[in-house]
Amino acid sequence: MEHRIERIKKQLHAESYKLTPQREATVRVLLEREEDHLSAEDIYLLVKEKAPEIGLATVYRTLELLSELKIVDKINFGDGVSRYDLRKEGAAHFHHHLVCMECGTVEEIVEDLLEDVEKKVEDQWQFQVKDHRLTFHGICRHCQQKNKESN
Amino acid sequence: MEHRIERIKKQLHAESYKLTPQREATVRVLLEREEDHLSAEDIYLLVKEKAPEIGLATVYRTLELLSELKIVDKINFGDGVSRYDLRKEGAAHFHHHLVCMECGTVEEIVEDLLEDVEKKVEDQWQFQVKDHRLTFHGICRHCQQKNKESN
DNA sequence: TGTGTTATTGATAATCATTTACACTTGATA
DNA sequence: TATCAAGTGTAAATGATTATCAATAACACA
Repeated sequence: MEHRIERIKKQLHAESYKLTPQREATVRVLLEREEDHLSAEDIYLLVKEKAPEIGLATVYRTLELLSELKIVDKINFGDGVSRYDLRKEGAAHFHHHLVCMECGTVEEIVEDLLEDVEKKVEDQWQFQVKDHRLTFHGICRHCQQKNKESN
Repeated sequence: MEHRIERIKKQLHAESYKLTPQREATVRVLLEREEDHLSAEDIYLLVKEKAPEIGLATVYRTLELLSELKIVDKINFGDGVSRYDLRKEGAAHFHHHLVCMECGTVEEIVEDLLEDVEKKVEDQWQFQVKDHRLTFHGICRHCQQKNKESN
């Protein structure tokens, strides 16, 4: 945890930004709740527990900054809210998501499913891929089971 | 064009909705500007040219309805606006998008790149895939060329 | 032709996530 | 210490979308 924060601090400095206490508090929440797809509001409330004087706008500004620096991923599941995830270190890509259309849970796939596909896109469309977002919508294991039982 | 509208009309009837003049005007705009990723506002303005009395709320309602019936795809490129595309007939899936990070243009891929990947997801995660969204972010052919020339 | 019922509409206001404006702090540097 | 830019919190503004509601249209039936 502390190491990760130290590295983020350096990364910010490299771009001539500072890791202010407010920014650090936000990063700590993201670190504690990694992979939780928190909205800005969620993060704001969690940050407030530790540092009640912090403002929502600052959280938004921090998330925007971290997003630009590719430290967090800003993701969008189609409900009108952006969600933020700390990017796994060294991860060049978004992970993929399985969104259940019945219960709404979101599962992660960290494995890169798209190596071949990316290669194809680069070759066939001469499009230089920097990043991608892949979301599957469907029925999760759990809901499939439930449906089977209720029939 | 007329055939397509006729089929949409039937599809609406099957779900006990009517193809009102307002809805038809909206569908016609979508047909004329297929694959243009229009926002609700864009569509509203285009509909207004033909039928000035139509209201923005009605356009939203129509798009919502068409979206539920899977006649249009509601897509989201991460700017705070939903965009709407008439789904290609018989297309079971969203098409894929190449979003250029420099000039912002969006290119389509209609070919299904994910058959294998979907199969893997179904097997490995027992997740029953109904739909997916895949967006690549990177540099388009055109901007790659421009960058090369300016160096 | 009327009449009741229901869905649909347009205008408008409300909502809600996100941004912006602005006056105030802070922290580094001269 | 004085200065200056960067960063902050509060509050107001913005902009997309949704909800509300009275008016209208469509239709089924007397």
